[in-house]
Amino acid sequence: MKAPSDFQLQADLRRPGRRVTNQRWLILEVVRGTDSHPTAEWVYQKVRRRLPRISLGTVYRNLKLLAEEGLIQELESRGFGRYDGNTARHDHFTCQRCGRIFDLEVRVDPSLGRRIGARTGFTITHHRIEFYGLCASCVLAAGHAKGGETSKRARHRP
Amino acid sequence: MKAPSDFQLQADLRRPGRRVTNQRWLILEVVRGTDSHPTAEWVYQKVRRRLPRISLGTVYRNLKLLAEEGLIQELESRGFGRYDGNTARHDHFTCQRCGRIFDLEVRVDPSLGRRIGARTGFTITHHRIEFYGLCASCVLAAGHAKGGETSKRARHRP
DNA sequence: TTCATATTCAGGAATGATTCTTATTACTAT
DNA sequence: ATAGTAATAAGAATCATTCCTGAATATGAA
Ligand SMILES: [Mn+2]
Ligand SMILES: [Mn+2]
Ligand SMILES: [Zn+2]
Ligand SMILES: [Zn+2]
Repeated sequence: MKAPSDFQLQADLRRPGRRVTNQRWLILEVVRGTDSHPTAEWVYQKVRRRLPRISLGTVYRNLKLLAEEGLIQELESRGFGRYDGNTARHDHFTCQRCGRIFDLEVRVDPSLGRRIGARTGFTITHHRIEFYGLCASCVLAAGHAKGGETSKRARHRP
Repeated sequence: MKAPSDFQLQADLRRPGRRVTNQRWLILEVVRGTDSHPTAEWVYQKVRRRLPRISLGTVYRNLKLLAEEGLIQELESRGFGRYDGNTARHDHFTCQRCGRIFDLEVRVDPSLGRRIGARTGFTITHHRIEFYGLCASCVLAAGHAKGGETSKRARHRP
């Protein structure tokens, strides 16, 4: 499973009745160019630097379209949507203090879906594992701030 | 891990500066009385039959409060929140055709969090596994409707 | 190249779930 | 009974997202 080349992406994106506009291409590049699992708003701000006239609606429309094409993936998160340029199967860790989402390097047993499917009667196509807790830097920060609510860092929202 | 008695729930709910109103109690009973992982709106409609003057805002406020007390749990779902009266650790299967969420009877290795935590440097407090695919009845229905988009059943939204 | 057509765009209005505000009501403890 | 606190109903406000419009633009055939 290797990263698709730009050429490959062009091919996936260029299909009858579908254009590759700068807006669309740039949005794809921005999402692929970060591992921060950004929100639509974050992508919008990033893309705006190069295409100042782009509208937020265009960002939303294209993020959805790119996810349907399978070129990016949409994460299941509470409140607002987040996107992931890494389409390889991988799991996530969410820090409950700073809100950041990290990719897990270690791979959890990929046959889990098949095993559970066989045992339950459900036809399982895929599964998702999310871990929650504190990231390394938040463990430190939480240690310092013993006894005070004051130093709770503002939550990230990439 | 056994179901808490009503007495125990009363104790958890009754703490300094916190009352047990009929609204609150009834909302808890409704969520505990179903395994359908209902939305706030569904709970509202159910509670309304017994307390016709209750407001939707009250339902939202109490669902959140009950989740904070640990008497119910809030699920991570896209678009709108769902609640679960079963606070025991268990996993879920979501049918992508009818939208229903089922409890998994089989328990997936509960030491997963500890194992991954040790390997990644994250301090993991808990994790969540969600399976996706088709439930038994939707597999049947999808089989019948070969070649036609027409018979897609309307999505449940308890 | 020119033309016809379909796609995409920007901008802004609309939607829908959730939270917030406020005046009123219901408990609880004295 | 009284005072003080917590919770409520009703509805306004918020926020992310989707939808709608008319204009702009890419594409492919002639
Ligand atoms: Mn990722
Ligand atoms: Mn459940
Ligand atoms: Zn953190
Ligand atoms: Zn189903």
